[in-house]
Amino acid sequence: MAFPAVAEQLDLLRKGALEVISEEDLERKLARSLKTGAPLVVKAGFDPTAPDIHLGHTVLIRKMKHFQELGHTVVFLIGDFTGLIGDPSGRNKTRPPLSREEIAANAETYKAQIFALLDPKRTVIDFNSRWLGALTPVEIIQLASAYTVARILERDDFAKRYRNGEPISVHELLYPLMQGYDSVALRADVELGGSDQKFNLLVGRELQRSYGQEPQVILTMPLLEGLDGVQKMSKSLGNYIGIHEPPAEMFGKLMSVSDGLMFRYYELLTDLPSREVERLRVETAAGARNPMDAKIALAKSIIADFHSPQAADAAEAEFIRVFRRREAPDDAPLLSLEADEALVDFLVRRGVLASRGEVKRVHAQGGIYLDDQRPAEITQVLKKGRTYRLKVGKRKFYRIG
RNA sequence: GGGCAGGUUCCAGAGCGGUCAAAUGGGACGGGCUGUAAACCCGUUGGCGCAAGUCUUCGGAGGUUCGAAUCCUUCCCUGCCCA
Repeated sequence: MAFPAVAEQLDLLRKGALEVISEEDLERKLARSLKTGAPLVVKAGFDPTAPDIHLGHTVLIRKMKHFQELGHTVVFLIGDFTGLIGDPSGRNKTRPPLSREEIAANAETYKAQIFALLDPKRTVIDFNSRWLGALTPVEIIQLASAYTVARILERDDFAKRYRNGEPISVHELLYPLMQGYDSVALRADVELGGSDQKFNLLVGRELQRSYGQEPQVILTMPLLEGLDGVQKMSKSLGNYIGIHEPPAEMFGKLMSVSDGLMFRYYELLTDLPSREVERLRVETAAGARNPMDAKIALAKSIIADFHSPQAADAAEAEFIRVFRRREAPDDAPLLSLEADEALVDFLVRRGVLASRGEVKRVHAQGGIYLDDQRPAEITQVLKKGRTYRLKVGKRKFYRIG
């Protein structure tokens, strides 16, 4: 496999990255691999719990993809052993061990999701229980002797908790060491992680040195902001886009993102070279380009990654029809009507709105449209056998009939 | 084991015997503006009821009182300090 020139590789690899420690080391490693023809071993660790990947997770996976496209070997490491500890940053308690079957099942789920971006044939999937589970007590003590308490306590969240007198269990101290040992076991050249992983990644570097290996380069990626543009994307905050969401849904969510966030997404969620992203930003700011067009292109690019280019086109067409021309989408869910029923009762019974009180409220504020009209009374009776178009708020469309 | 501070509506956080379905902020929802932008502005934010009203809610269970989120008893939970 022929590798592109070092400068070219660096350019792509740096895109969106928060920090590369150190750039010189990376350059040296790339140059050597170019010379010897040996790909770099690039590692990224993932939680073993059942994955439901959203765009936030894909930032890291995309960076793996970049390495992979340049011909390097990426290792998708499932932390089934470290998962027993739980990353201290989450203040997790020790988790019950997952069974073999659960781990295997989760791995399969991961595959189904990450191969949207990564090449299945060239992705190594590994489990750290393979070597961590095999460590003898003596070896664990040796590992533990390679690092000091003071250094472990440098880690930001440990420092904070220690200062505040919050509990830190001894096993939590082992987490960074275990993760670091993964790099030793894999002889990793590069480890990727979110910015919150910086400390752990650095420990890997140190440990490799203690074990007589060349230290890995660490590359951290920022945490992706969610749709609100402020907090990190997460399922629990509800500001996320899952990679298996229907194309139309993704399109709608992406279009509602602020312009500033759009460029951020361009940087972290597309393969467009940084220089091109910058150009887009400049042209948009100068008024030479309509921000909405750039946003449409972004949405299509992301949908094409996780669905298909055809799905992206369809989502765009649908979007334009529904929102620009204000027509109802043709895939609006159908709510069947079994008998004549008052509008209020129908909405509550079908769960469109939570309670009669809510129906009254939304109606009073003009948020209910029946056949494009705001009905005068919510007690209006829907006739069985007829069909209606229903819209609640700006986005919820239904067909009744 | 001892001392202290707390547990309030989606979240944070006021209230500390009636005027409390409970301030304020955030979030969410609806409307306006628009590029379905963002920002901004307006409104709504326990259930039932057209409404007057009524029912359920302030960690759990009892109790005092005409009346409790507010007082008492007890139980459960959380955090801090000391050992």
